[in-house]
Amino acid sequence: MKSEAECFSYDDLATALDKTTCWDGVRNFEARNMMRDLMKKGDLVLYYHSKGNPPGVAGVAKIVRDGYPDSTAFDKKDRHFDAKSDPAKPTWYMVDVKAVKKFKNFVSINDLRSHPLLQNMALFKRNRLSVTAVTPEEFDEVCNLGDGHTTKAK
DNA sequence: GCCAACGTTGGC
DNA sequence: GCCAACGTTGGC
Repeated sequence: MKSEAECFSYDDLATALDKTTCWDGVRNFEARNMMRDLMKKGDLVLYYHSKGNPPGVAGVAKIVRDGYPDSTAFDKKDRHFDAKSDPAKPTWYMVDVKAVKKFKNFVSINDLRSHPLLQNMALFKRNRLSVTAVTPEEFDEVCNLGDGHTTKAK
């Protein structure tokens, strides 16, 4: 899962109440589908800083709540308001994410790209998607780079 | 249903 | 700040 480093970094998540936040504001159907249908409580995710200096994976987080309607879509004052999302039949969904472990070594985009096992990550193919799939092999390898050992993927 | 225009994202 | 990529919108 990606967040702009300036906007909401891994450290922001780790210092948030209960180290948890709702992943609101995603307005892309593919990312929506993943949060609504595919991501389940207990799943681990890599936390990626986009627009960082450098961009890269800062740590591991965990889904602590299955997909549920994104209430910011119904709030006229919210920048993610969407008049087309009907509360009775919501267009947009979000999950709750909790910080698990900050990497000792930040894994930069360059580290990912230059690693033989990680060159095909969906992150690179779908650069602009805010949520992209990671294979168990990729997940383990990124944790290995970040922490020197593997964190068990689901 | 096509496709050009537009807005946004993200790496640099 | 620039620019390429790409999802979305809207006219036809």
